[in-house]
Amino acid sequence: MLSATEENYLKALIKISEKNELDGKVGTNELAADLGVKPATVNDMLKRLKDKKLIDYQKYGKIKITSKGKKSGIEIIRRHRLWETFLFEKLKFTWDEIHEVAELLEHVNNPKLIERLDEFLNHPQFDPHGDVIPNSKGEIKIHFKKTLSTVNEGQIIKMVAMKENSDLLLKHLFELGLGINKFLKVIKIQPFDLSMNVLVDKKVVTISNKLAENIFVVCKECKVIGECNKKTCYL
Amino acid sequence: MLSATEENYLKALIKISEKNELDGKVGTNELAADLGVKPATVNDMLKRLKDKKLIDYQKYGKIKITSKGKKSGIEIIRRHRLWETFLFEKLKFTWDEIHEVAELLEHVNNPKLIERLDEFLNHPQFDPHGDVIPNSKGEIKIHFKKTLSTVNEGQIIKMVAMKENSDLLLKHLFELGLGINKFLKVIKIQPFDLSMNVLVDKKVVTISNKLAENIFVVCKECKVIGECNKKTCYL
DNA sequence: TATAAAAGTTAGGTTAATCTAACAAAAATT
DNA sequence: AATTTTTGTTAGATTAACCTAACTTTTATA
Repeated sequence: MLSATEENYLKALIKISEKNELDGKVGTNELAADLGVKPATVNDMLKRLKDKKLIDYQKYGKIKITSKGKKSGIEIIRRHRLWETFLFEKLKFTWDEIHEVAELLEHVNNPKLIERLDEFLNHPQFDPHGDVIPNSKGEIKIHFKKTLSTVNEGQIIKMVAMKENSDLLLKHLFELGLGINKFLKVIKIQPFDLSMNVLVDKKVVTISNKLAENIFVVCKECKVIGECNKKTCYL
Repeated sequence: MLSATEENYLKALIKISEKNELDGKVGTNELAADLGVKPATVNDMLKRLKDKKLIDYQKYGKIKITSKGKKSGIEIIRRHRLWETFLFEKLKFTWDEIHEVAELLEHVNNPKLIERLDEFLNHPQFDPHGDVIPNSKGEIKIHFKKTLSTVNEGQIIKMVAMKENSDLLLKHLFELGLGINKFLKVIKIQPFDLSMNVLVDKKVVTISNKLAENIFVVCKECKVIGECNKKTCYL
């Protein structure tokens, strides 16, 4: 059993080690800065995490999360993203509000709760920020996503993710009526600047090429993304 | 801001002081037994709760919750019962599973979350066990409830609560297809034993007088229970 | 390469929440 | 009223999660 604090350390380790492209190893100060605590505090915790075999680590060395640690950490990320989806889709929270509340809910540890929530939300594959939700086995697939800018006129696709998560992008998408899991039809592409006229919820909006490059899409029939074998699929 | 532990102490105090009909005062050992900790632990906490003006208390005296403490405690009870309703109605948990999970969720402290959840559930007035859900102002109304056994033939009413919460009763109700917020029509009352034929969800079931005495009902038009002024209302 | 800067560690302290063991006060019973 | 039982308190420990201040190791740079 992990404490909420330990869970946060694992989450932070996964996040930082994904950024550190080189070897995925993390330093004490780096972790401390991310978690908003002092390096001395992190040092204490590292000993505990090592005892629990959640990290590989020795004095003055770098921190590397173990596969056991990663499994736990991904479970927390799964909870976080499912709660974000719930808050956004069911409770009508906005993009900028969901993270903070999900940070609290993610530490409620009850496996049945999470499986039922997943079912209730209809097994979403992406959270409202466009990040992949790991499945119940902890698998994160889907690295081969296509952007809207590569879609041809006349085609219908489903928006599944965004390249970045900036407030500016989110706000822009919201104003256009775009969002995760929405279906879009490309009506026309302007040859001059590659901007698109796109049908979404019975309304036609114009999307610049720059914006279209930030929107990930899949074919409209895709149910389990990454396992679609339709000839028409864009993946 | 209260810790989860402090919240549990307040909840326990409200629960026990409702039982202690005399004066609503509670003893150290009584509290300790209820919370599953040692009296010495409770004694420590009493000092903290007193400092925070959540209880009235002095050495060797009895513990009395203050109105400030009661307000906080009722808020926790509200959260607990709303989450139970969510788990039961939306996530299809069973009666005997919801309490344990709600014990965890109730400590997630975010006012907007609770208000949105309340809205999403359509402002329920009773949880799946038939206990009243305090409103957002912390008010608990409704003490004047009528049992099904007092309803006449031909009338349509809404089930709102149960007299007790035993597993046996809950299971029996479930098997008959009865439950909180269901509409019932009394088709016929047998003069011999006062058993009833009742229409629920297009099915007619037979309800013994003993069972009918355990089911609380209100008039079918009742929206805000306790404020209904219809002539036809049973309240 | 010597040294300054950055990164990491240790020692010792705090607070919340728990415990055990010993003690004190209040209540019940003989 | 005296004594036993129940109830409540205190003192002293423990653990997790944090801190500060002082120290050490590693890394970078002059």
